[in-house]
Order: sequence, then C-alpha cells, then structure tokens
Amino acid sequence: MARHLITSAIPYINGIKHLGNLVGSQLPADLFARYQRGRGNEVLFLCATDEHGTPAELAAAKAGKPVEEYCAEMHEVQAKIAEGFRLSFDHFGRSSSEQNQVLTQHFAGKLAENDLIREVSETQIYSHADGRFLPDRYIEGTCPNCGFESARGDQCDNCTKQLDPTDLINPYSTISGSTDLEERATKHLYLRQSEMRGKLAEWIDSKSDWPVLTTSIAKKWLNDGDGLQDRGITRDLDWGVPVKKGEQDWPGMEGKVFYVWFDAPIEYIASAQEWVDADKGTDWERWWRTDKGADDVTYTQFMGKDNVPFHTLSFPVTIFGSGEPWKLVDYIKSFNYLNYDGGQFSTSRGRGVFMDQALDLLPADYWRWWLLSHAPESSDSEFTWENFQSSVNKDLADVLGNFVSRVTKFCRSKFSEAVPEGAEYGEEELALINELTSRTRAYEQHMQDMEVRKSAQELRAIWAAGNEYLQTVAPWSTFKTDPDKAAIQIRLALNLIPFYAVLSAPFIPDASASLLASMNVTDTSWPEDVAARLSALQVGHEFTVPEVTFRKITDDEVTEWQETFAGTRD
RNA sequence: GGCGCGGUAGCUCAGUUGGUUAGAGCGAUCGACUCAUAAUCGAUAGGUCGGGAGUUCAAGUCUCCCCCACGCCA
Repeated sequence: MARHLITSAIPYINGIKHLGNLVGSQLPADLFARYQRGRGNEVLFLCATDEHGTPAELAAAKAGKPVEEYCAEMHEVQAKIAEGFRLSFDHFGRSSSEQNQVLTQHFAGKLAENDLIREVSETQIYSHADGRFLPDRYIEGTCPNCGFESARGDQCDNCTKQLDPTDLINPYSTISGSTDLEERATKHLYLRQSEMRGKLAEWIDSKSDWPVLTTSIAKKWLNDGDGLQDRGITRDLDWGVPVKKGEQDWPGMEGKVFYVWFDAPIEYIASAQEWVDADKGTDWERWWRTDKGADDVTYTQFMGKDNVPFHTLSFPVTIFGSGEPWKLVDYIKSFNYLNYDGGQFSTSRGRGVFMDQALDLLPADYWRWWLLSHAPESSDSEFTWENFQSSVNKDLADVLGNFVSRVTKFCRSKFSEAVPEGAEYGEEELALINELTSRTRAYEQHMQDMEVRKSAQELRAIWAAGNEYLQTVAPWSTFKTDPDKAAIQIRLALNLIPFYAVLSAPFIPDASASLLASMNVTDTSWPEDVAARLSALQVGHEFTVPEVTFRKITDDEVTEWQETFAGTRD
C-alpha cells in the first residue's frame, strides 16, 4: 500500500476565494486525494488558512475587529465552504496555530545555526502617533514620480511605479492619518537563499517529470539577472510569529515577527501536528520525518503558478537548510489561471463567481465537474456561462444522469425494481466489458499522472460507452421477442451504475454516493477486476429508481447569472 | 523595455523524442431509435496548425524575425 502526503497551497485568510483559486490548487488536490484513497492507498491530505501579514491586519481593521477574532471567524467561513465543495482535507489547519509558531521558530533557529540567516539594517518610517513602523500599505503619500496623492508605500496605484516608503512626499499613516513620522533604522533578517542556488538548481534539474510550468518558473528565479536573491523574512508588525531563535530570544529583533511567506509553508508540517492534536491522527512524524517512517511517503503539492517560487525555492531552502531529515516534496503540480468571461476574476471588483455564491446556485458536483474537466493545466483557461451550461447539461445530465434514468425506469416498467433473471452474458456484453476494462486502466493512468483534463475525458467516454451499448442491443426491442435476453442486457446496464459511481467518486462525490444508495450497494472498493464488478449485482437485488441525478441549467439562468456576476458592484 | 506561457476546426482544448490523408468533446447538418432528464446512437461538413524565412528526404512539432493575447518583473 502506497502512502501519499498531499497538500494544497493554503488560501489567504482575507475573504472568500473565487473559482479560479479553487481550481488552481484545492480542487485538483482533492481529486488526487480521493483517487488515492479510492485505490486503497494511505493518504494524508492537508490544507490550512494563511493568516499572517499586512492584508489580514488591514481587513480586520476594516471589519472593526481584533485580528485574532477576524482570522478565527474567517477560518470558520472558509472551512465551511471547503466542506461545501466536499474538499476532503484530513485537517484544515491555521498558520496562526501554536504548533506553527513553535515550528517556525525552530526552523529559524536551525537556519541561523547553519549560517543561512543574515541581519540587515534598513531605514523605515516610524510613526510616533501609532507607536510602530509603517511598512507597505500602512503608509501613503504623494508619488515622487507622477504626483498622485494617494500612492502607497510599496507602489503607486496611478503610475504603477514601485516605491519605497521613504520615497513618498508628504507621507502619512493610513492607520491614524498622522504625519508625525520619522525615518528610523531597523534591523531585519534575510534568508540566504543565494547560498543554496547550486543545490536548488541541481535538485530542480533532477525533476525531469515535473510540469514545465513548474520547472520553468523555478529556473527563471534561479537564473534571472544576478540569480536567486536573498529575501527578508521579518517584518515590523504585531500580527505574526514572534521572531525567535528556536526557544531563545533573538537579540535586536524584539517586537518583530516573521514575514508571512516564511511561516506559511511551514504550516504544511504544523497542520499535521494539529491533525494529531485534534485527535484525528496518532503520528505526524511518520509523514514528515524521513528518519521516523516518512521515507516511503510520496509527497505531492498542488498550487497556482504564483506560488511556484515559494515551493520550488524558498521552502526547500528552509528544509535543506535546517539540516534535519524533513520530507521534501516529490512532485509539484502547478496550474495556470482561470479567467472569467474574457477577463480576470477580480476580488476587489466582485467580478466572477466566488465559492460561496457558486454553492448557492448549484450543488458542488456541478462545479467540480466543470472546473476539473477544464482545469488550466497547459495554459490559462476560461470560464463562460455558455460553456458551463453545455458541459453540465451534456456530460452530467444527458450522458450520465439520463443513462441511470433510462436504465432504472426501463427495468421498473418491464420487470421490477430488482435485477431481473436471465441467462449468461453474450458477445456484445463481453465486448463492452473489454472496452470498459481498457478504458478503466487508461483512466487510472491519467489519474495517477495527475492529468486532470484527460482523466475527465476518459471518464466521460466510460459513461458514454453505456449509452452506446444500450443503443446497440436495444433492450426495448429485444424485450418484445426475447424477454430473457432483454433481462441480461438490462442486468449489465444496472451493474454499470454502481461501477460508474465508484469510478466517478473523485470528481462528483455526492452524486456517486446517492447513486450507490439508490442501487442499494455498499461496496465502494476500486474495480480492479472490471468483469467481476459488472456482474456483482445478483438476480433479485433490489434498488430504487433515483431522483433526477443532475438537472439542466436553463437559458434563462445563464442570462441571469451573466448579469449578476459581471462585477459592477463595489 | 526585459522575461515567461500561449496563438491548432464556430467554441473549449489534445497533439509523445520532426515521418503516411492534423484529433476529441460541444455546436451545425443529415440519418437511426423511442427505454429515458425533447434524452441516446451513427454519419457528414468545417482548419494553407498567427504571419514570413530557414534547416531537413520530411515540420503543427527544430532555428531566426515579425504580429497578437495574457502574465510576471523593471
């Protein structure tokens, strides 16, 4: 039995994510996790919310709440939505957890021991009124480049020029509005990534089977300009993991926290500890420590392309640099962006569909199917309502849903709500079983390779094969002259339903479960032996004709939803 | 401006290390069937593979230039 550690990039805490975020990491990770579990493998599937940093503080301030309270609430909101989409995390952790704090400080201590952290003195703006430094967006002023009066400390929104807070003319605090500011020297820690450049390059080069998207982004960062740069890992903020060297204080770094990108990936490990501490598991180290049982673990990370640099470079530096036997990622599956109807999804303008809104419109399976079967694997892809409508109506309602409907209703009207008696399978039946055997093996290969779209395509072909078979043998005609033969035909067709349900479960878990319930089947094991599974239902096995498995999306709904989500609000 | 990923049938996309008449699904047209969620099944039509030049016996697939879209960075 293989062991799979699977993580999805952790979504940021400030607000509800849109469908592009979902399909970029959490959803394909879930597909893979469900598939591996389905094959009987041992899986630990982890995710969390990324809670530290300036945007969280600002969002909390805007909501008029203490940041801890805001994060706790938003974590619950995101957890609930994840559940709504049936994301089957073994644990959905929080980067603000005690476990992550301890572990982050531990890694920092080890990196310092190994001389991979250096201290840098910088000049930053200090606000007397607020009693704190004002990084990034905490300060605004007049842009020295274009004269725009509300330029942020890190960038001017008008002319897009990158700025340093000390560049601003007439600067003021965005917290208090105070202009009582001064430049003050402050000290920060930098991770010496440049030291590891050779090791990283060698490691990346050895991953010839990774998606080009992953390796090309990593190589770009390794080789562009002067090569991989050291990065600051601390900030003058209150909200974050306090800077410490393991359990020791870090002289000169009092009142500072680690920068969010440093502690966020460490949460992958901490989440496993949280999983144990929540009594959901018993041993996290056998997943994460190669000296304690994790050497036979296959670790796969899923993420959008914007996260690739952190996972191919920064986090590996943390792991390598610790000098400790932590489990390193084996495969990084990265995704391009999903666009919305000719443009980008926009959180700030409310353009596109967000996860909570999606679930208000239709059940999770409808979204899961469309998103996965159109996953932006090789290039950016595009969501349009027409495309969504035609995929759902054709694939789910017509090909799969209607198949179940025609078979069960035919059986009920000509025989009963039970598997009818008949002789043995004939030539056509064996031909179908052969076809489905080879298609199932192809499907398994694509799923193993994480070829999401191809998997969906093969699954659809498996569904369609049932309709082709029925059309060929035409039990409605056979029944008039040879009811026994019709019984055989419909017996096979009935057997296809639980077979489809098990194969389809990673994509559409709810529909899968309800089909199995209708067919009165409890065996959810993977059909290693397709032929055996297709004669599993015994004569006389009772079932009930299911309700409509998938409904169709109407033209009126498409029109309405197009307007609703066009993004003119705010 | 630099870098990156793309530009393949009306639409969404596949096309392994260059090799016979470029593929799938949807849509369109025609036909079959009538068990079913006006569902299904079959057939047909549709592309000078962004443009140009080059390498080669042979290029969607390699090289160079250009155009377009998107993204990242300056």
